Amino acid sequence: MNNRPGAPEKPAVPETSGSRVSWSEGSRFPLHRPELLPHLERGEAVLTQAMAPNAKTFKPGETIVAEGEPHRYLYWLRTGWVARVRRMPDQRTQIITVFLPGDFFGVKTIFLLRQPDALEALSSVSTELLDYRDVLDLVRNDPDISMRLWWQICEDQHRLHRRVTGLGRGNAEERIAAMLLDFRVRVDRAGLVSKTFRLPMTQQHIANYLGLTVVHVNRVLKRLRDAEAITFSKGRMTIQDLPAIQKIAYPIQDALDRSAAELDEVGT
Amino acid sequence: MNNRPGAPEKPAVPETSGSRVSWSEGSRFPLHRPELLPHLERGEAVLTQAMAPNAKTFKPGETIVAEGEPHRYLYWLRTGWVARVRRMPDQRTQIITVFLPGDFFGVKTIFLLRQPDALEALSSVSTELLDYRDVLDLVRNDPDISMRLWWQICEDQHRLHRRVTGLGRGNAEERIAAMLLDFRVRVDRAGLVSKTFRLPMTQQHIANYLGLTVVHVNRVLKRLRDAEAITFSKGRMTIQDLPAIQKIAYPIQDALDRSAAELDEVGT
DNA sequence: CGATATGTTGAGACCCGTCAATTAGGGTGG
DNA sequence: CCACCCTAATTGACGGGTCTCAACATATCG
Repeated sequence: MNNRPGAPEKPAVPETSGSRVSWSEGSRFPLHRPELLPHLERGEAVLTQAMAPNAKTFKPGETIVAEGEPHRYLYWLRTGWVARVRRMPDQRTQIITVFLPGDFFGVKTIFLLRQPDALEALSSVSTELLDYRDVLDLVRNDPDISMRLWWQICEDQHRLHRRVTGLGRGNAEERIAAMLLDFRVRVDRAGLVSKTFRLPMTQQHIANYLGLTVVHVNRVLKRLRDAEAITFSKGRMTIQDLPAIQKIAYPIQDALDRSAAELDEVGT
Repeated sequence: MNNRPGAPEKPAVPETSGSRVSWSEGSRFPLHRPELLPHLERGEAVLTQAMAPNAKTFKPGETIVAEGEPHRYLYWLRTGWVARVRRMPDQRTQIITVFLPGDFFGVKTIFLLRQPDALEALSSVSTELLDYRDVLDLVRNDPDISMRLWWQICEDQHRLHRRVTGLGRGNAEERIAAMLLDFRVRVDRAGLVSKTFRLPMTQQHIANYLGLTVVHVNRVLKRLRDAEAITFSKGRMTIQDLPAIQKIAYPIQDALDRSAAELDEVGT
């Protein structure tokens, strides 16, 4: 798995996964410097083309990279959800972040020999991967690829800033509402956002993600359901009363979240 | 402020700030892929040389970049502490992260027109800065510079992972102990870590950093002081009983934190 | 049709927040 | 050097949000 494609000439943008839209559409990355979009788009095209030969899939619950294990691959998530999980010596568990299709993960692999948290599949997952040394070669020869990965970490970082704010200052209801709105927008980056989306997390996962207990998550979800703000079953979540959820999440959201909320909405 | 130094030839590594040590020493960046260190070191040298002409200082409490304000500079922190602060509409405040001398901040500026949080000086601060377009030029022409900034975001991200874990799963005592150990190591990257260090944060700052209230921070600090684990006054913090603090913080630390704790220790 | 994981609900305890008052510290002008 | 001011630190009483423990219900799966 050490194919070194060199730095291909600017290719015609190849077909990416199913419903992905061009970055240039603007809907995918609001508030970013527009002059960089073509570079990012091309970087992604070249990089994913280099990754394409190396696919790997995982079953729900499966560990992709174990905690503390030396690893050397950059992953591109094609389908499914992936969690970055940190377990404390006394069994407390924190889901630090969740990756959705289209994300690159394991970018830090380039610098770090190993990391203190695991990467686990929340659902059936399909990925493409590339040895970090190949990534380094690509990055050194093609600034656009460097830029695309760089942008990925910046995006992750921005999300972490929101998480720190939510965990530090939000109550349970606010954290849950903000999480729902975040996933709602992210599950479909094509611009059309549905009231209903697949949420492949148990309430235990949600608790570990939000820094709460299962019991309390369940109570708050029940409260929201009794208020007819949401419904859910079998891994599907429906936001029935979007304004209500937005009102709850409002205080711990930032300008980007709120502008994302204005995306078109389509029926179930 | 749009000087474009181009991509200088590999310079002899210029003198960096006072007590900084070479990255190659190993003490500064444990657990990183060693083969990258020379590149990072050279990237930093070239980048900071390009920034040197543009210095700017700030007084304690002063806003460096206001929330939502379009900004265009990459900053290098020479002396002092800087906080990234997010204020919610109802006055709740979260300090997302703290930058210490040697850090670059505002790296995301390259991609984002504006950001939802402010950058504020916690103490007297001196910085050097560079227009993001100049940074882009440098990055495109010199992979080492790209790598150095990339590494900075990765380091920030790693820190944010710890913050999410601490805020999500740590109690007040654990958060405070982990914070003290983190700052203790970071204030002096030269490898020799003192029991006493300057901590230019009020208890209100600490509360905003840890997602607590001033009152509760004060109570926990008092408890630690009564237990003769720490002492503090006038912006100086002394860890009297390091093993006790380490024991408290242990559950929410990761392997990197714990290995950092093994650094040499010198007297006050 | 059991077996196991996941979801649901109640009772009580505890950590931390809120409100409010007081003390200490650092700076300034007289 | 003292009076004054303003911020930061400190302490108490009380309430509430979340956790713990425990039981039960429901869903999922071979």
